Amino acid sequence: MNASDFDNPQPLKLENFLPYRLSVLSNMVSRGISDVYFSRFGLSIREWRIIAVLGQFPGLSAAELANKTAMDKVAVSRAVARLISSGRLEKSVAKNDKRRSVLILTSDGKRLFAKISPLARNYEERLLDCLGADDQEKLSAILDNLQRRARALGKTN
Amino acid sequence: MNASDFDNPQPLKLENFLPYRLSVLSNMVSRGISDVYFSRFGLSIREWRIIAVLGQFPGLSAAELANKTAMDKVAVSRAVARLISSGRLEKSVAKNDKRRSVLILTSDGKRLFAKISPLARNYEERLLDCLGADDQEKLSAILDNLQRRARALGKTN
DNA sequence: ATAGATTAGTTACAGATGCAACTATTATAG
DNA sequence: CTATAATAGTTGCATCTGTAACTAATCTAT
Repeated sequence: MNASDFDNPQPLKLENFLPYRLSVLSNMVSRGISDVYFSRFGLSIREWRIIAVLGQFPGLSAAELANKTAMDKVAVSRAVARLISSGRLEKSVAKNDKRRSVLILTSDGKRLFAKISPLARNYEERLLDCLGADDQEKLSAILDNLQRRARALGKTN
Repeated sequence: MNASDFDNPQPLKLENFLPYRLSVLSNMVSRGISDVYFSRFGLSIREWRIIAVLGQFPGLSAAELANKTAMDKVAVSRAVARLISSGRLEKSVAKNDKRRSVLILTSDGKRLFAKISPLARNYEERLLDCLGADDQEKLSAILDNLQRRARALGKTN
């Protein structure tokens, strides 16, 4: 590693290009965690996200889920439909606003959440094992900055 | 930000979960860079990757491209087919091994590479603007570590 | 009260993706 | 040599994904 990793050498080198590196790492991690833990429960990553959020915040609507999971409403709608048909989730309609759905995990869904959470965390832990505590903190801060920045760039351009 | 970002509080919090954060950031960046620069040339991200690598290493085979771009051979095959039909790329067969393809950019493809490279780099630069030089270096090192680690985890489990 | 705009969520369709099966060529072992 | 295995690349198929169009309910303003 040296200071020129993100420098501007003449022909663009893919292996030093941040968007590429992020994509490769993210795909490796997603695939790893999906293969190791989720595939055995028949859950897609998106279904898992919804379970994770509803485990924390029962009763959210689809739109609220879309916000918290960074998924669009169509993706949420489809993942919710699957979770319902597999018996992990129940949907009712808000009394005060009949458009809004109220989503809660079934006891089966809660069980699943309780079972997967530690597995997921374990994977994350093993992944982060390659970094010292200081680097973990640094990474977290950097990711926050990058995400904020990426959002800002997306809006204006 | 504080030191417990990747800690182990009881219910898993999606917004602190590294695989999730990587995925969200990577998607935002990919979308940003694709919307801003690539969509206007009718290039997918995968086609762009192939152009970027062939710009650096003319004459690679599909399998070699797959390695360098972290794509699987099917994805390479399809992206190459599109690039050929859009006149950006030419394929011939290796004389010594008739299975192996030899891929080179057409002059049109080279022009495209020359045009997009600075745009892509500019996006990256603006993204990284939110970090100091020291943090950029740190990030690069951390990404290397994580990627190596993710690869190792993927293999054993 | 009612027309028009907004919001929540679903559906339809086109294109992308991943996996497995396939063809063609080359390498290896007996 | 020849049979088998291995490698390069493509194709088929089932599924996923993104965009836009749609339905239903609610809000806003007159």
